[in-house]
Amino acid sequence: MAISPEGTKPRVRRSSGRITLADVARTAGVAPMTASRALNSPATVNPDMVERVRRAVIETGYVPNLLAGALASARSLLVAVVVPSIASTIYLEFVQALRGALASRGYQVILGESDYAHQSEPALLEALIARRPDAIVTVGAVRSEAGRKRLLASAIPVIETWDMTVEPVDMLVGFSQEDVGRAAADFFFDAGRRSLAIISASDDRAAMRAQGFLAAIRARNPGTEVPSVLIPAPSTLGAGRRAFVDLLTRHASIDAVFCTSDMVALGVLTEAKARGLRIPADVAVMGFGDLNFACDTDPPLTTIRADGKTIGREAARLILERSGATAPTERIVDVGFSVVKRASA
Amino acid sequence: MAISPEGTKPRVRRSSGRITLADVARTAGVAPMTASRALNSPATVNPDMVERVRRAVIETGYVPNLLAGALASARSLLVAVVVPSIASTIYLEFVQALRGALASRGYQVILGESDYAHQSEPALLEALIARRPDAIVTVGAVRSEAGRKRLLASAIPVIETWDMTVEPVDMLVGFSQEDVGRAAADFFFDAGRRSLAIISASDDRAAMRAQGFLAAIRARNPGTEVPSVLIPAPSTLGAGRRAFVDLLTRHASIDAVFCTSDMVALGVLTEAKARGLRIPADVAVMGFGDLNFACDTDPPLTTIRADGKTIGREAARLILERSGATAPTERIVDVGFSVVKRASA
DNA sequence: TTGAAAGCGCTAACAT
DNA sequence: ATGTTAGCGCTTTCAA
Repeated sequence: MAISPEGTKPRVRRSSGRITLADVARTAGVAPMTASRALNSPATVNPDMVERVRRAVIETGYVPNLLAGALASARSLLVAVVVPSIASTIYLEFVQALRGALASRGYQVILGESDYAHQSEPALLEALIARRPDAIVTVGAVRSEAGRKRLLASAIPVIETWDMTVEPVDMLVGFSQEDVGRAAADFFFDAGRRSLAIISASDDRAAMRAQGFLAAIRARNPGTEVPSVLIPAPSTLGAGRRAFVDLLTRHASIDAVFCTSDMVALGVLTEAKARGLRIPADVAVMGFGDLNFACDTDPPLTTIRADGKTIGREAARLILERSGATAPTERIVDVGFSVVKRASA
Repeated sequence: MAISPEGTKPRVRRSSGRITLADVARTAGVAPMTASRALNSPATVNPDMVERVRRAVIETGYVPNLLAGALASARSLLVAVVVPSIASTIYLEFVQALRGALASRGYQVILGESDYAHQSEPALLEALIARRPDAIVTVGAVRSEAGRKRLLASAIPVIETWDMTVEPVDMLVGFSQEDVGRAAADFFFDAGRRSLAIISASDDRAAMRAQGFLAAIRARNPGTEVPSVLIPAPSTLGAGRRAFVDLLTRHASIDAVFCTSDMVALGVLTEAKARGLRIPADVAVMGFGDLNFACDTDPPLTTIRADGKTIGREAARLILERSGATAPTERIVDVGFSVVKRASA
């Protein structure tokens, strides 16, 4: 057996060879803890110590290891965000606003994708929990019982968004999807339309909007058959065109169409124009999302705006407040929505 | 000073109270190391040991702490992805494909946003490096010298994408943006168009496409003034409409417009239709991106397709191969692009 | 094949 | 205000 020069047992060495806080501390001539404080809470350290450490950081090219910091402090400064699909444009501004608001406070975002599939939800959540994020934000309610249990067991703050469920796992920022559908139907009725139809995507929240739409119609005219077409996610312009063709073929008399997404509504507009239908004279069209093209289509698209930016910012606010953890924070924020009346309806 | 019952000095306790691998090991009646192996490399452990550990995991509700695992093993299973803007639809499929391919191998994605700003690039990269990702993927070349230096110093594999720079920091997956512009110009010339114009977004890569477009025109007709409009990122339908109006006002004779983004091209189509211009008879229109609406516009949009999915998958492949690290992996992958001829040009 | 020891790089807690 | 000590929860390394 090898014996080291001093006669002691050989030690295992497996340092990564990279610059660590200890190196910075040595260079600055202070204790590692002082270096740590100089970087993380400079106010608690003598200014010229801070300066010496700062210089040492530059000299050594030190970049902190947040993995180690997170492990030691039990704060990862990581927030997991779960979207149904990265490719769905409707949540982009939401993710952007959320990420931006968090980044300014040192948090970073890790991305999960639920693929509109509920069965893999628990596995996805577990993979995210394994990173020990300081919060988990999901688009839509957590549906699976297993998923809810895991979240609860993890004790990580959870924010469900874009929805108004009866029993959130923890916190909630959103609006009632059913009310959106109701508002669309009411709008059409108020505008004198009587033969309403709907083109709905098949995801959870679009289905809820559709449900509200149908409920509002039936509340006025019980037993009405509402012409409707269901299209698979993701919502595309082409799907909207084809769905509208389908609708017109089966129900020639419709005078208003609610689309659960602006992209689909743009498809309807496109198809209408291609076949010489006048919008809104012949058919009124309403979308959902108020995507950035909605105000510039021809005619401009009447739509229902749910402010993703606000949802993102509010979610970030709740996370930050909860991390402060002084008083109990509010648990439910209803950001509402608004009907944006333009020329198409 | 407080003395503990046994007369020893009191110890500091700050366990999080959560279930750890040690708890699982105790429950299974094995050593922590055996539990670790049973979970991470079950092939090296006796099958019934694996079974006992598996049961203990379920019984205890254990969720591994990847923060700790990453620190100990110097593998974070994290990949940082930097996009110019989360809201820009053009990179969505790329991010989705990249994330998907990585997720299947246990990697997770952390999101950075460069905001089309180069000055904050080094700071952004440093924040990402602090997470010790196993790779950093950027959309576009890393421009700042400080950023390149930091990346090099970090020794983290880097993959620049959507570009073909002369000197990549490390690896590169993309295509020549200038060639895209050249291809657009050549396509128009071949179709007999002679008065070309361009509407270009102001981001780096759009500017390169524009440059290639102009270069190809000048190669044929030296000294030509090419009508052009520059629009700020992000590219929207409305910006396209207004730019086209601008173009028509100043140059009535143009017979072809290249747009550096499909969304802008859709704006041109919209404006053309609104003012009774025939596409492509009066003006040919070409976009870039082949976004999912391009095949369903009226008329269908001729565009240049750069396959984001392929770029994402190739980037993932390079990361995985590099992590295997047997033979030196290829450093540059040119995925090319293709002109998708539809009715608009 | 299994286990014991050591330590990844950092910070909380305590001591001065 | 600064330093010392003892881990955070895991895996590498080495020994059996």
